[in-house]
Amino acid sequence: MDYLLEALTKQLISVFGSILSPVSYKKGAVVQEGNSLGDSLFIVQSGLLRSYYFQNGTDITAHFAVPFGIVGAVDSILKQQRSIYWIEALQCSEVLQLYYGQMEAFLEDNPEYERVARQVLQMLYLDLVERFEGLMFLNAQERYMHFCRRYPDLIQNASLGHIASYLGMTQETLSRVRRSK
Amino acid sequence: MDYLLEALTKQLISVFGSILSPVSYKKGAVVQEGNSLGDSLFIVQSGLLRSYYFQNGTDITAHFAVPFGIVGAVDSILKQQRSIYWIEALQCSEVLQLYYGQMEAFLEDNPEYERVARQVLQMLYLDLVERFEGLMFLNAQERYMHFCRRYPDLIQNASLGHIASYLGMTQETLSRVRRSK
DNA sequence: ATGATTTTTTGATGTAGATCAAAGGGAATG
DNA sequence: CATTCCCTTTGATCTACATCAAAAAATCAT
Repeated sequence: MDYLLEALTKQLISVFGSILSPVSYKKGAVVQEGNSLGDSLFIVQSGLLRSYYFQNGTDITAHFAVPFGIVGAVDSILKQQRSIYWIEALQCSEVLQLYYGQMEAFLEDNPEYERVARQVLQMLYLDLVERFEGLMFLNAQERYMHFCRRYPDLIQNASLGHIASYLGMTQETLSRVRRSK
Repeated sequence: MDYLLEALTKQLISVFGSILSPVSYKKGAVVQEGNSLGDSLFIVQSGLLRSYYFQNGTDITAHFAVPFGIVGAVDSILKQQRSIYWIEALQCSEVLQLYYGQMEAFLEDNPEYERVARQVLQMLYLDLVERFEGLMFLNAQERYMHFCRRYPDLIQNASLGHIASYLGMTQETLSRVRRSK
């Protein structure tokens, strides 16, 4: 499943190469402000990014993006609204920025590449199904173990609080889960 | 949001009209067996369908489909595996069957319609985001109230157990939620 | 109808994880 | 080196919901 992601991302890069701009962010940099029209997707080449939003004042991690991953204000792009998501670099990172407007225009001219865009969306969808089922059926410990298998590199680079909110539990709970195993 | 769904479905019907087959199911009929290669999507014209799967022997409703809705074994279609989903008619229903293979072939020849397919997927995605956030942030009562607003017709036609599993709670809990308000 | 399933309700009890509160530990700042 | 700030851990308590069990109500079949 994960090498599938890699293959898809490479395809994405080769297809949209002409409209991708490489950008670097320092650790801690804000890549995209929330409450704005998030008009870009970011394809991660190195480093680590995180998207997050605020729910009753608390910071909730929506997504982590490691190399070959993609992050963006999907809500804004799909719904044409201001985005609730913020995006930040947790580590010094290199990304390829893909302006959504440019992508749409490009696809208008080259509909044969719509398929790639659709596949990216499919991947996002399947990813979300997995997380949904995790929330439905797995307890805190199981979700964390699953996460560790899925994002082994992330354990050292993301903070406890970020991971906890991503997994839908408090940081106290995650701390206890970690100790117990 | 819901008239958007309606518009999109109508577009889907007009685009893929030539490869859609109308089918009727009686109440209780199995539309698609689980553990098979789910090769179709169903566009609901009247009635009510449900997709479900088994998690440790218990029947979990994955999705309800009302008129203008779409239901199918998405996992199988996207992953090319046998599907875990069963689909049944909860009421006497009329649907338009769309064979996925035919759709792919059609899109191969008419890539300008890929966009519609992508939009359907986007809708599924946004739907799932909403359910995910419901599970994350809302309690049983809030999820049920949300559900009632979203699917007002469904309350009388789907059983307590079906709705409860869809919402990620036990039927006992849903029963108590109902009484309390 | 009458009995037999199936579905829903109600009650009693148990538990995972939230919440509240405070104490340690590290890393950065002057 | 001391101080501040942030992150993580630990403990005590509380609560929403699951689980188990059984009664009540509704639906179905003979």
